[in-house]
Amino acid sequence: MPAIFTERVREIIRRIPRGKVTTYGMVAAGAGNGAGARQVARILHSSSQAYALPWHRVVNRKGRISLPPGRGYERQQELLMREGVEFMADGTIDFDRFLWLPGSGSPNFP
DNA sequence: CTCGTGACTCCCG
DNA sequence: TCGGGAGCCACGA
Repeated sequence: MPAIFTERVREIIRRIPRGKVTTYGMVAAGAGNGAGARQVARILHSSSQAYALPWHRVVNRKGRISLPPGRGYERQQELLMREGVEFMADGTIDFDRFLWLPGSGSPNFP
């Protein structure tokens, strides 16, 4: 049995709509720990497989993929692009269009 | 109980 | 823009 924080994190990750992304910090804040961004990352790579979480919809606060090339970066980018997320030339995601905040049941779309 | 580990974030310089 | 340093905290051994 995981802790409450872990379950909250999983719950939030599961709520991320298709074609949207959020940040580790936002997930952590939504789970009750504004400073628990690192735990989110840990929980993710620790139980994304077991719980089939959309881990690829979580990026760092700059809108960039944190995974280093060859360690999942390309796989995550592929999955996101497949959902319609657009990357800019430098590999960042436009938060004005693709950021989703935990708690907002309806994502705002153009 | 302590310790090591992170797919992070903030603060300078 | 980029990098180093410090802070952060859940979880497993």
